[in-house]
Amino acid sequence: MSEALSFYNTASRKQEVFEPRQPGVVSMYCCGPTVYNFAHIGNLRSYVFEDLLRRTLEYAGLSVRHIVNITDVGHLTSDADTGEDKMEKGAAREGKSVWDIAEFYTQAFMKDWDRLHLLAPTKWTKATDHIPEQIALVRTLQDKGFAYVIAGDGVYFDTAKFPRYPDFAGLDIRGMQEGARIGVVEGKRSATDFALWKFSPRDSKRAMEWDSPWGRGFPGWHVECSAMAMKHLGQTLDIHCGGTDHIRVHHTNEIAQSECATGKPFARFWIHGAWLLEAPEEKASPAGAAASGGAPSAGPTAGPGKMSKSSGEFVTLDVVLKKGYGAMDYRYFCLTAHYRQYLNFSWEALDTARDSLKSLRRKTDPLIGKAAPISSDAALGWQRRFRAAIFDDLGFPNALGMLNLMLKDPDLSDGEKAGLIADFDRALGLDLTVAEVKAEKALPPELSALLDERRAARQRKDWKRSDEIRDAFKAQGFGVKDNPDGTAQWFTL
RNA sequence: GGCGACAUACCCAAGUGGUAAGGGAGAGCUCUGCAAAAGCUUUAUUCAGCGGUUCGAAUCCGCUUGUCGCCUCCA
Repeated sequence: MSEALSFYNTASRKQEVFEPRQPGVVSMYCCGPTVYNFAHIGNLRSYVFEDLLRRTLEYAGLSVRHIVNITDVGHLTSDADTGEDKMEKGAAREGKSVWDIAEFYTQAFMKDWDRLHLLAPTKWTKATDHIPEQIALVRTLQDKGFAYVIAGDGVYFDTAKFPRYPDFAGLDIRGMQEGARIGVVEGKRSATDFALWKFSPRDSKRAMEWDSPWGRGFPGWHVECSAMAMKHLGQTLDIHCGGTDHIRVHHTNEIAQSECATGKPFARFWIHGAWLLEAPEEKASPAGAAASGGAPSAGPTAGPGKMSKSSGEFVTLDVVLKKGYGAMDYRYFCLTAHYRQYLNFSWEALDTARDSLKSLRRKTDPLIGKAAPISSDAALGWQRRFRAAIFDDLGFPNALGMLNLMLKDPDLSDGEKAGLIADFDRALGLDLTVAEVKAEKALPPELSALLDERRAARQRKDWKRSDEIRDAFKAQGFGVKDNPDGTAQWFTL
């Protein structure tokens, strides 16, 4: 196809034309979750964005080697390399071993992944399966003189040896208030230096620790991604993605350690997804249980804020599902905003997405199975516009507009519309070519009997009785609609 | 304190120099005993405010206001 793919590259702060280094094959690494708790829908937004990127690349005819990591080793809760270990904290909270915690939340994460129709990565990589690679990377950095040891603490990366260190994130190191909110690690040469390997404390045994040339300990937070990405995708990746919050610290550090180790650029494109913001009133809905009594702590004037896991209360996909929304409703919701734009989450907004998807499906469902080749000028034109939209930095909200307009085009046959729906859905991933399996409530027998009575009433034009019965249905959460031929249908409201 | 992002109709949200996509909701019409569903029509002389550049600005520049974020961990 003629249209070029182009994406906004965080590294250059510009949109650039994308072409894989190796023709036809894209290497893509996505920072995955630390599995110490459920993912909330804000986390999930990032994976939906990455899925859209992956699908767009494939839509463009490229094959994608897609690696997503599972961070199943605890890091410290602070980048100053102090504080508690999130995994151990999670284990203590639930009275389980860290390994059980990791397994449990990994499974939960993958379940969400599938429910959202995210394409399975080429490979999931676990941090604990790559300890030797991480040690080797730290070793290389030490051999090349980029690391130093702080006795009793760990091996640190010397950011002063990498002059380009602040460039990626546009850091103003002087302006940063070192230690303003976190403790300063004694012995660090620069505030930005970070741990590559941490030594286990002498007085207590950690649940996860490994032998290394420096003694027993555990890897620093950033090495795992560099080690795994390079092992599976080579020293220079085509695309590395994650949430925007990774830019400053995590990705900056990944670049430093990777490029110092190999002498080569680590990733050609850095693509970051924006956050899902949460309206203050939504924060009162804790995961799992229904909100009870807890008034939002934010004042009435507070605006939406970032959804945060550490606050303890957050909305998970399970909560969304339990409230009666479908996973595709949430996926559609993500599709309505550009990935680099904040998206405000509210139940009202999710309602809108659900209604939109519903009415979209009302148009697409009758066309399921009727797909014909896309060959007319009109059909090709829509396809071209759709491609142009998503190839232009993943313009999915725009593409959704194309879909709607296309469905209204009188110059298109149903077959062509069906063909275009199937074509677009390869990128959208909404499963529009498959009939929706709706978990409808079963109709209670007493209502079923009333349906017959209503039919009789309608035949003798007893509109009063007919309407009474319809009200009875409504009272129990069911709707009734009459067909022109005299029959009636019920549906869940 | 330092750095940055955002501000488009009732709501969500595209558009990034050429005269405001799309969706939801609402309204009107058709259909209907009435509804529902569906179809059609309709909803911003205007893009937070104020200046500037330009033949032309929602789009670029400056200032102001408001909101959010980063500078611990976080998608």
